[in-house]
Amino acid sequence: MTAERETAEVLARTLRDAITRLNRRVRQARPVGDLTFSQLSALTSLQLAGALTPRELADVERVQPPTMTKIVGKLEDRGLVARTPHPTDRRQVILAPTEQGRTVYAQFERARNEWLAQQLANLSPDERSTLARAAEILQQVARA
Amino acid sequence: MTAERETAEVLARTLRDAITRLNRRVRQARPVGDLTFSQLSALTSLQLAGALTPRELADVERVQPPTMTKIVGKLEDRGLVARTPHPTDRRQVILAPTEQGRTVYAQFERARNEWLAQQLANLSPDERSTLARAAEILQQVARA
DNA sequence: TCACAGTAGTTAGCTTAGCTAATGATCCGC
DNA sequence: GCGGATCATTAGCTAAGCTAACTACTGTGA
Repeated sequence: MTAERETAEVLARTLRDAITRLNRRVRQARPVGDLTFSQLSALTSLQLAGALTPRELADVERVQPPTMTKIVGKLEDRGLVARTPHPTDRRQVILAPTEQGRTVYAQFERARNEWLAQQLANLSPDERSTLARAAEILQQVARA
Repeated sequence: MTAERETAEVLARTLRDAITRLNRRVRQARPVGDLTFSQLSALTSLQLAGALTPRELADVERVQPPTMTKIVGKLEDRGLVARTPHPTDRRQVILAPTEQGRTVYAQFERARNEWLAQQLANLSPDERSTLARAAEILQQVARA
């Protein structure tokens, strides 16, 4: 095993552990409202993309299609997402946030970030810039 | 709002997004074996700490006690964790990995990290050291 | 043109994870 | 030694995730 590979393995362990715990922490800070983490995440992806088919959304969220069916169903029940027929392919469906969806998203997003933002504000500028660079690298890795 | 606070909010959003996606990605790479992410995480905490009470383990894992009862129950069913009475307080229980638990942990841990380690090995040394520093900061934040 | 293979979405049925509320057992302070 | 805290568990719920199987539709090729 190369030294590089070994370093990568140690780092993988550390990083995974940190991410697991932080993820739980952020999840826990869920506001009293009723949108769950997965629902908010899906709504966010829709918001950012404008509109997606269920399959595309499932791919973006790295989830199997049936899972996304459920999540979207919940969002639809709440009137946050609307489905319209695909213009040419009648098998497909177009999902997009409703006006209400956009509003609710903004509110939750703010509440959602509050705890984490507070923690980050307490860090040094140097630490924050390290995290900013790390976030980009992680995005890239997750996309691979 | 201070500039610092604003920076923190943007960073929070980015970071949270990256972490969510990476977490799903790693979860997805779960080996065919039968230990789930939460189970492995709990086993890991026990391994690192040596022994903990259910309450302590729940705190470490940032989970409510009943949730930990279930997870520990599964690990116990598989003979990976054993419970012994607390020496002085009969309400409490001491949880520790069994010999088999330690073995299984090591195997899974290796398989678990494989995908992530591979990704990290492909990064530049500079990127890796950024992630290493970030991991420490995140650990600290998650602990807050 | 039409049979058939492939694709999109959903449904069904399962396990795991997480929560709160309530219980039972124990501890400890007064 | 009584009464309030604390530890663990049970019960009962919802959400998230999976695979397998189904329906509806598309598109291709004989």
